[in-house]
Amino acid sequence: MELSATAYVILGMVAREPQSGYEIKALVDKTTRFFWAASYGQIYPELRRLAEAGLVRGIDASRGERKRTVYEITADGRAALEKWLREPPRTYELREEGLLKLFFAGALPPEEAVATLRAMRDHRLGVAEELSAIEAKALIKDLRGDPFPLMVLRGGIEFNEWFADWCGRMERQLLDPVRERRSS
Amino acid sequence: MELSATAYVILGMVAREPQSGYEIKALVDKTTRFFWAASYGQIYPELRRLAEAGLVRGIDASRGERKRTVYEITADGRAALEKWLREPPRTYELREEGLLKLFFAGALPPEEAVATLRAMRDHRLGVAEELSAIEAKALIKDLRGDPFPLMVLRGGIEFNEWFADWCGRMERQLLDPVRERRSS
DNA sequence: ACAGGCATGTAAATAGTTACATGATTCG
DNA sequence: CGAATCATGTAACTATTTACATGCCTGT
Repeated sequence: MELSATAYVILGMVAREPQSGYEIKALVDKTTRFFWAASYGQIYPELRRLAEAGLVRGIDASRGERKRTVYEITADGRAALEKWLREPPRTYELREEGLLKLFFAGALPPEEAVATLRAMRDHRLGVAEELSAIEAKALIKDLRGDPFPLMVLRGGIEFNEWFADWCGRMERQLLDPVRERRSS
Repeated sequence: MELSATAYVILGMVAREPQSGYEIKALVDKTTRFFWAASYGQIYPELRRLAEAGLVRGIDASRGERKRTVYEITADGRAALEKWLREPPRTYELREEGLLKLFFAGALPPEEAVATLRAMRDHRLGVAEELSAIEAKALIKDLRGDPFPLMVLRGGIEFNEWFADWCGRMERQLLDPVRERRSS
């Protein structure tokens, strides 16, 4: 059975401990959203499909009158998750709209093309800062023995900083034709 | 009027010179596909919509019996493209399935988690090589005065190399607990 | 009382992929 | 002749976002 990457996000989240749909969404927004987001419109229908396929099991966890269902992973679900984790990644595409704009920046006058790079740089620095704020909070709690979430978060920070730096270098290259001639 | 990013890809491609749908697809596959891909199922319907909106104009360019339409950008189309190019980027998400697997790698025994990083590294080195092959070809022809396509391509190569290096560093960190303790 | 967070869900729209169908032309 | 490439397109499916509807519970 073919599962979407979003299905594996859900499976991975409930594999740690049982979660409600609402909690999964909150977790995704705090953790994987910078490289894989998910909306309620995906999470709830997907939870139902996973339950029908026997990969998760819904458990009533109502609090008083407020109805609530948490989902736990089944043995089959864990097997499916581990199988997926063992397959090599094959992502080719990054989906970076900034690079798209830069690719076509020749359609603008040169000063404005430089502004594109500057905007990309500012944006990436902003994201790096946002992620750093999350890191600070993440360090305080909830990392009993699993180094990977923090590793990925730090990778995200480093990536955004690297990208911002690249934008800065490209900006200088555009503004300094001598250096450009030398390096090409 | 709101246009999708894919619509701007098409607009940007025909802004250089008039292209048929088939040529646009071939161009995208040679250039933007590592950060923004497009399929025939998007390109042909989108060309029709853009023509209806007056942003491109179809011109019959049949060769003998073989029907063929090339699209050229209109003044309105150029204005829409430039307006979009001037807006700051806002991409937050990267969609990297490898990072997703790494995030959940704690569900596997430690040796296999290391294998995830190794697979990511190999994959990124492979993509860097593919892009380098394209770069070699791109250098030969077709870059009259527009530095941006090559800049973006080189950025893609650098990114994949940076990412591969990061994977290598993370792998060593996992294999060397002393260093890990020091850095956290 | 009311704001804010908890909780579940759906409808509609948009976006994007895959697979197929059709047929011409070119090159070996 | 057959394969590859040129060329256009659609149907069906899958993925994803956005906006909305509903209602409970907690703290001020």
